[in-house]
Amino acid sequence: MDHLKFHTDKLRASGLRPTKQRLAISKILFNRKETFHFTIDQLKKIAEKNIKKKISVATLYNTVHAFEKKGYLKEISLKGNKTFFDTNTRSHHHFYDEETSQLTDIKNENISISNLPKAPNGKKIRDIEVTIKVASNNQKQKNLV
Amino acid sequence: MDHLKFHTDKLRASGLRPTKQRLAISKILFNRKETFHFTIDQLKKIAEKNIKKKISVATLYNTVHAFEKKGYLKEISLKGNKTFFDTNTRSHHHFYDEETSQLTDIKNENISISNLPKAPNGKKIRDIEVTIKVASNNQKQKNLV
DNA sequence: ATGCAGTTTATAATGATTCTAAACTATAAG
DNA sequence: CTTATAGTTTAGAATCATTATAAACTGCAT
Repeated sequence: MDHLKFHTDKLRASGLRPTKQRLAISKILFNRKETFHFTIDQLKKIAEKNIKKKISVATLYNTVHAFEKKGYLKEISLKGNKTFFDTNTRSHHHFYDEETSQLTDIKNENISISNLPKAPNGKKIRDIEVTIKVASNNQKQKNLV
Repeated sequence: MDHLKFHTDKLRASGLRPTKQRLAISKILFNRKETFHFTIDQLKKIAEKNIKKKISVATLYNTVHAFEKKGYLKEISLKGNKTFFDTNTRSHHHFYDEETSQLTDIKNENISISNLPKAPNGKKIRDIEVTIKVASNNQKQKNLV
């Protein structure tokens, strides 16, 4: 039973009981080498296929938000109505294909940002998020000055 | 009647009849030197105060989407459930204060981005959007590498 | 085995946005 | 200036994502 102990321990260490649902979700999200980007309904489909049972949306929201609060997931800023989550919780950037809603990670060290203006009033910079929108080659490109 | 002709002409030139509602919205959005960032309900409050009458949300959505389609507005990528619009339709960046939902424009030329990785597969870069999250000085900062 | 706090669940509630089809209005033509 | 009509606005219903509720269920300590 693949790495069950890892997920059980991780949950327990976070003060979350290792229930069937949380274990299934934990495996889906964290048994990966690659970053995983998802919406709640995508996760729901995968989870229900894995455990071969219905899983309530409330449970998915509860669990995802619990993981987010524990720092295992973060929310991505995108336009549109659905919330996207990311298993990569480090500060990093994305390619975003609006045609397919496909996200690809870009490590912070693979983009250089310089000449930042200073933050407004008494505010401090907490994070920088770069989203590079991509599309098929036949699309118009914006003027990037 | 301030610049009425300007707004009337702009609407007609876009194939939109200059109705009372559209003129009110057009004035609110485009009679400004500074960029304006807003949500539908913020715009609704301002518009209703200006014309001293109720205005239907359907009309606001219709009009804002028509303006967006004509290239007079663009949608901003942010997390959260509400859609933000921006009267600055050029490619540019933002400071974003998550505490107050306050957005501040940053011109493209005021941020230097270099060393971009190349876009995935057969895709081409269409736009780059940098969001710099700011907060009060007492908040924790993420590791920006 | 038992009890109970923590979980899950179906369902209702909420909030943003979109749809609908009836009433209204800008405007072109007479 | 009237009239006809296509384009608009509107209230309210419908939809979609998300959150709240409170009853049933389940890990786990005893």
